[in-house]
Amino acid sequence: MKKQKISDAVIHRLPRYYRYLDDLYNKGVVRISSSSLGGKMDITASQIRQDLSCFGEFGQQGYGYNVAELRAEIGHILGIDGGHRLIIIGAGHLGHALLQNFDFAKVGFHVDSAFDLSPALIGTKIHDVTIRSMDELDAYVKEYQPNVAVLTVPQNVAQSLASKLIAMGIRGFWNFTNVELSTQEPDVFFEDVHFVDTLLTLSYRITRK
Amino acid sequence: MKKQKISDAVIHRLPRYYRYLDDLYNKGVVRISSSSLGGKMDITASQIRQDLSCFGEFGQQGYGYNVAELRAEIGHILGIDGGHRLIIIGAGHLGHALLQNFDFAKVGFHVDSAFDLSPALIGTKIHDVTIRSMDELDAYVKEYQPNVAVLTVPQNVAQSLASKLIAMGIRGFWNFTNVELSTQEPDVFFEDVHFVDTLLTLSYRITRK
DNA sequence: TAGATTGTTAATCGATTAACAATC
DNA sequence: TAGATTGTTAATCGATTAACAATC
Repeated sequence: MKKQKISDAVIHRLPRYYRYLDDLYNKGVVRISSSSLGGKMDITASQIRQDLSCFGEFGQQGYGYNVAELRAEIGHILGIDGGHRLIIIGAGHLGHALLQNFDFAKVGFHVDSAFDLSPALIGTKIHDVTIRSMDELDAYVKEYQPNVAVLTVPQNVAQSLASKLIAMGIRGFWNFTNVELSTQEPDVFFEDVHFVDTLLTLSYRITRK
Repeated sequence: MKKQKISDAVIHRLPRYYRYLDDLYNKGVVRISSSSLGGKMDITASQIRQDLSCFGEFGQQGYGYNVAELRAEIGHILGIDGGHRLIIIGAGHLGHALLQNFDFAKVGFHVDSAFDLSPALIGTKIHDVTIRSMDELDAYVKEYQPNVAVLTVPQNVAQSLASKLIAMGIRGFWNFTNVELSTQEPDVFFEDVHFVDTLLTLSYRITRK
């Protein structure tokens, strides 16, 4: 039975399900039961079945789940086939690292272009992505209408840049600036990556034994 | 009343409390009540008071909390004054980005050294941190005994490297490799940074409006 | 068919919120 | 003192786990 309101707890487990299923898929595993998947992921079989039941019925009694199928279903739920197009703003080391190591295509994102201020970078290509001047940003976004922006820019320009991009139609931000962004606009989403939070969690754990 | 078992939900909110308090502190704010902090953070005052009560009594009736004091207390809880010493393994773009942009000192970590295979990098310094050859890793760790390692290395070497480092006494891993690491050793902690999870969460949100 | 495993309902557990006496 | 706000207990809400009929 599909649920209308999906809790954050469930949403945050979906990418992890996807990673595990993708891994099984790549290993050629054909079927898996909730209990054996739960064993691998260190969660209960009940939780997996409950989570999945929010979105539909993907298994078969006595058999379990077809790995390829469930992987595709969860991918679909996550919007991997949504044809997202993104731009990367800031091609410093972090932007560079993402362009070079992160497999955007694998999770359904096409990297349209990257932008930077540095003359040394403008015009170069990283992994087939051209780095353009920030001066071209407005015209580019207006013409090509990407829907997601990755922000790896200095803190002091983050909010004004975001506001401008929202006005031009960007709907999602993968935000590495450590500034909490905001907008009046509905249906705009910010996903903040706070490196410091995970390091502090680690610090907490090693500190109290 | 101090609690013995702190839930993950509470632990994961602590770094965010710290960020907000640090921000207030830097702005010169002297005192704050749970309700006004809750307003800023978009959580209830009750939750803040409940969370803090796990660790002690830091406020004063009729006044609220002294910002500098509470910031210091939470920093202490998080182990910011634990004198952690870390090494960065892999000085590619991501390692480089961390060395260049991430303020380790601010959260109580001293970066002892970085290691890489690339001859072009070995011997150079980034932000006062010397990049050494991977050949020196063993001897270095044995001699200087850092307690945390940042892993920004290729997936295929991640687990064996981790096992080796654990055997030499490393107790915490800030793991950017997207490989889930494991060990038999108790009191070793892994904090995995899965970039893809946050991007997929963003994808989910922009996909269903 | 018999065994396995699902989807779902019910029970439990834990986390969040509300309320309030204590007190600065 | 009066008002504000804490720390904590109790109430509520939601998430996780257990149980089981349905069925492949």
